[in-house]
Amino acid sequence: MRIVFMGTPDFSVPCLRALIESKHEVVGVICQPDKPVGRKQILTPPPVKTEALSHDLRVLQPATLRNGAGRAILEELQPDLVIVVAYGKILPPDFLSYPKYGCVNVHASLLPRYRGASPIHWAILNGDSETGVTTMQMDEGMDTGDILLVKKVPIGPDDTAEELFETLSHVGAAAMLETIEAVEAGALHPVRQDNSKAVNVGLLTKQLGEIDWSKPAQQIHNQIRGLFSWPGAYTYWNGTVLKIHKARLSTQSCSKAPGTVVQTKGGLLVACGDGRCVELLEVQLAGKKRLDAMAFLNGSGLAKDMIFESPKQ
RNA sequence: CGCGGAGUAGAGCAAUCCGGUAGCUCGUCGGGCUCAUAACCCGGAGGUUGUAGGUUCAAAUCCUAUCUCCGCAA
Repeated sequence: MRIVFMGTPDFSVPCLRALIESKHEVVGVICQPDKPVGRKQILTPPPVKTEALSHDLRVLQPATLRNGAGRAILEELQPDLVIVVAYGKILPPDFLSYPKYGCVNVHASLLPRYRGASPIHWAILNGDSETGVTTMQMDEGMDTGDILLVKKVPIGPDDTAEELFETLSHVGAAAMLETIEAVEAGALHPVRQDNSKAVNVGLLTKQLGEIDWSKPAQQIHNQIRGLFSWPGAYTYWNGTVLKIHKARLSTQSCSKAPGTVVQTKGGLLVACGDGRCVELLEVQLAGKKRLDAMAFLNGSGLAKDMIFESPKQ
């Protein structure tokens, strides 16, 4: 089959790779334009572009697909099918309807739960024990298309968004290949999404990382691992920001005020709102390097009974 | 030229303003103690202070250049 691949970030790369290695012909790759990135604001190509170019594929980076611009590209490339994996923009109707088999999207959640921008993170933030990948026949809505195939993945109690991201990107590639096979064989059984169970999630913001220690320990732990490694959870100490990269739930309980450092030897424990504790494993002070908790304690001056500030107090 | 912080023993920090033999916590090695510990006691090793120049009797410290790392913003 002649396939056009659309995607932009790291998540899309395993799918593109799988497509390249398959028997199908990748006739074009569409991704977002290069963007300035990092401290120096260097114009950087998205990961998908880099991967595509290393295989001598044709790469297109249109600023918009609207007003017939997207359709014109398809008319030139003549794909039978378009695969979309975290492309980053809404596809207009005249684009969706052009390919013989339409457009198929690979989405990193169990739809209709977590339609939108950051499904992986939200699954952890909400403390779900299961997520997965859904492929769907795209329609005009945001992740509202009919479901083609679902692959479930369990979420471990300490899994981080980063780890889950990696896992799902590969599960996504497998789901994609299976879906294409089914498209070819005409063996699809599209299932309509139950809109009453839909959950929409938006882009992540830094603000989400601010820890409110009066919340239950489990919830704080979910926040820390769900936002790792970006944008990351943080608290305030000594007038500056302390990022918390990794933590785990402690079995210890205590009655100290939320945010209090209750133990510094043999583990850095902080009291939470429900009387349970979170053990900080990896932290980073503003302007400093990322450190494991023990190294941080050696030189920081952080001591027992000091308090991490919660917002709005 | 977006704003800012930092490079000192294996790790994290102090000493830098006001130049004068580099100190602390941890780890490590040796010994001791304990039913026991990420526990305690005693002792030791480990540094051309990121790099290159300059000023000075003397530079981690002052001046100039350069490399690297990081927080914010985007």
